Amino acid sequence: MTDLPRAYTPRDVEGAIYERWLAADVFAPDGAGSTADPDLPPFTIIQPPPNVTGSLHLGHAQRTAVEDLMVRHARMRGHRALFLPGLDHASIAAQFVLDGILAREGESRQSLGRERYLERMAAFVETTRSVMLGQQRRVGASADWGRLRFTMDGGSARAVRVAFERLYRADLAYRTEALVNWCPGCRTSVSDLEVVPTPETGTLWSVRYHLIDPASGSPDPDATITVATTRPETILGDTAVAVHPDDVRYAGLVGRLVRIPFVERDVPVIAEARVDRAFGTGAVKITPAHDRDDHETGLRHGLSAPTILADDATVSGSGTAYDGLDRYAARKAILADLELRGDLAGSKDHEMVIGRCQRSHDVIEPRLKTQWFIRTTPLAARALDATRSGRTRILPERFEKTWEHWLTDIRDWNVSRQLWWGHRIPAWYCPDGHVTVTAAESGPAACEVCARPAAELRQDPDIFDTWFSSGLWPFSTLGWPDQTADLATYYPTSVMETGYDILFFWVARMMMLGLELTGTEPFHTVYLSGLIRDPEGQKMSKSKGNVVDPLGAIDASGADALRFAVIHGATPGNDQRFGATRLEHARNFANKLWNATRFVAGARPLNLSDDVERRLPDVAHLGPAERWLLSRASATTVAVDAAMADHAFGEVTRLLHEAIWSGFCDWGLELAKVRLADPSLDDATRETTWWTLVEVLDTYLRLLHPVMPFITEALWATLPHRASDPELLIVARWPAPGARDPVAEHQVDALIELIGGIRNARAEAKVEPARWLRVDVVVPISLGHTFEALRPAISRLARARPLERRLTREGLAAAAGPRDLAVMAGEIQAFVAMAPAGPESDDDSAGLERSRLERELIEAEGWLAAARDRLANESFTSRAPAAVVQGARAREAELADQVARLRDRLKR
RNA sequence: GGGCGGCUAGCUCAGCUGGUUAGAGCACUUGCUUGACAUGCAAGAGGUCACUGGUUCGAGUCCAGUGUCGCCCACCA
Repeated sequence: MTDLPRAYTPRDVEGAIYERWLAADVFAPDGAGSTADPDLPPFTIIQPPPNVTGSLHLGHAQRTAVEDLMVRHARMRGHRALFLPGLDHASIAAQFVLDGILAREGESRQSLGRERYLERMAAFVETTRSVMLGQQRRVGASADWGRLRFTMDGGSARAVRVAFERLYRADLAYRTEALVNWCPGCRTSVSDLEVVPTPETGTLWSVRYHLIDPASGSPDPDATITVATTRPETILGDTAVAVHPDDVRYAGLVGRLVRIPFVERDVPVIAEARVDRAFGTGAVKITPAHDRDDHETGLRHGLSAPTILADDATVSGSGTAYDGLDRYAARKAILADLELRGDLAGSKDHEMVIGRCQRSHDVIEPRLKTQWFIRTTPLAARALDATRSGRTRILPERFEKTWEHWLTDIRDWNVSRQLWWGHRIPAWYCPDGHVTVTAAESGPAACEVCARPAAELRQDPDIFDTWFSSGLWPFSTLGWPDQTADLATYYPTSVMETGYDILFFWVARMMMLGLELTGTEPFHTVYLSGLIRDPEGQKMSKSKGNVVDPLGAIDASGADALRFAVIHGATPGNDQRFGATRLEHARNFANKLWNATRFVAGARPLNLSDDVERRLPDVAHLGPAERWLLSRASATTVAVDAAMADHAFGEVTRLLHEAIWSGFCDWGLELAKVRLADPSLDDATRETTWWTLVEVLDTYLRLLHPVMPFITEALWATLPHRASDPELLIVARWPAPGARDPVAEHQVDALIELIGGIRNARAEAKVEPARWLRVDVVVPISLGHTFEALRPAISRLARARPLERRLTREGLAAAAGPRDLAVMAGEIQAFVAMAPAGPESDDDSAGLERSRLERELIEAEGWLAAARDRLANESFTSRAPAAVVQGARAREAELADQVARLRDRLKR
């Protein structure tokens, strides 16, 4: 046992403890300090790798806390618990951040070139990496740092190549020209998920296209068809005008040609059922290369699809004077020119939804590009099967509906990115256009179609979407594609904990790729955390400036407090607001626990040496308060186990907060103080009381350890240990619930109620708190023994002296003075003797008691009436379960008794 | 246009498969330097559980609908 400093200073506690864990090698399931039972199944959490783009925010801290909680719990239960940490290279996000840094230096991606840019990135990532790993340690992550992985390390690179080649060979990866979401700011395509639909007020312009006179072959100056568009610059790419086949207004025009201005191209008017006759003019310009619907229409009608925008979203290749202009400058110029020609028929404000880049917020341009895609439909079917069959469970369950919906109508996944920071696509093209895909690190030896030598092949310049390597994470981290021992032991993993906001981005992809590549679902349970919001309910974001740095919170209140705070408020899938008061509450709780332990350690009976080995409380000397404490601890253990099994971690903290603060500290310690100081008791009895406190506190420290690992570890070190205990709490055993003692629980609860009643009466009568008052009580025979055992404690806690017990109510009433205050506490009745005072305060105290008792009587009568009504209802007594009816009868009897006593008292 | 979620004390939230008097923290009121803790102790006040209907002996809890706030998905120029 070691002595505790008087004041709780988290910083001193936490740093030293983490070092001890590291030194003891307890984080790795196969570490030297592990106490795992090899016969139990392993428990695996692969950490969702945070982006290496900077530093951790509060959301990361929360998620790390939840993951670490599960891992520590499993570890204490004896499982080989693996918490595998990692970092994500975050391709586009990292490039976005680095590009910002470069811009401030007057450089850019283009000015550096690919090679120097990647060197620069490697240096940047090196700095953020150490910051982030340090933050994880501060939070207390009991991660196996020896197994740390990075999505850009060699193992991941190989996994990516092998995975892609396998998908390619299985015809699940293919290359084609298709319409993709192009971000001009990031200069890359992005997946559908990265396009944020943004409501905006735009303009809907009406433009007249001139029909071609079939006779002359020239545009007819008077015959026009008016189309509506929100993007006039796309006129340059138009290859048709579509109308609804049943639209009588245009029935005669289908099949005729119209002249597209500026490009002076003659294109057909086509009939297309998807056209909404009620929208705009009912005639739609068709731009197959720059609109998803139009592209499909183009394919159906065999239209050409000229691309008129370059990578930077300037107009290009239209063969007009607009080439080289930015898309919006071109729009302006085109509108002005249409106006000049007299073909701008009108314009009006238009509420619309524009796709913007999640990263750069640029307006996304749909463009035709040749890209790699993952065929998702067959993969999604397997993922759906995994959840439908229950092999993988999503928590909270309601997200399964969202999951179903998304995977059911899934579109193929565009996985190539025109970026540099990431895994290069292992595809090579020969001059004849043949494709060779290989997982070999050195690339192919020759074209797999025409056998041209490698020297003539050119590798695809593109890289993979960052989520492709993330999608392999649960198994690439364990050694896949090799059949490693880790893979065999720890895969499939136990729980995937992550935010619901990346259910599709990440969880779905891991599931699809995992099932395809490993043949098994990558995790049994998906636990979706809610998001942390600021006190106003706003999403935390750097741009809003409302992010809370977890290190600041840890410096101020400790990692234990931060962990308690974020777990306390957590319900799976529900967001939580995080503010300073939440953190303060948690810090206060830690402080309370610290002081309670300090008291217990300091209350050790003198005849026990300070290195005494742990003993169980001696059953022969247990008093009711000790039995009550032990029983409560058992009840708490059972409840905590149930909550843990439900993944209801917020409930775990609530249970422990209640048990420790209200149960153990407020009553357990207060009752024990009296016994520990009672000279009339023998040593064995006092020791038993102390050992009870140690036993119960030990249980609570174990139960709380997964939530607040540092302080519990530090406090546990000050308690006597069993010979079978390890050095450190982190690898000690999770408590098994002991026997309950319902009699002791009920009886001590009754006496606690009595103390509360007396205190209440004193407070209402405005008695000085320090004053001792004579109290007479009558307790039922069944409670007599317990009352006697706790009499000294009741006396002290209620400041009742002398505390006399009367045998009957009549005796009690006879002993009571005329001004004494009656207290009704369940089956116990008491009189608090008011000392004689001046005549004017006489009436006061009598009046106070009267009004208090009258209030109680009115309440009791109300409840009694309700109880009787219920029992009078024949359908209740016949239909409700017997236990409920019996409970109601007991309640009625109790209330009737209480009402009678109150009336009796009020008669005087 | 579909789907999901929140609506419980002044504020932030618990409330499991329906069962006696709906809880906690913060804030508030009144007292306390009580030999673990003022980061504390004691006592208190504060709620027609958004609304309407239904099921039931019994509804904060289940069902239907309404309102409101928020989120997700969705190819309408």
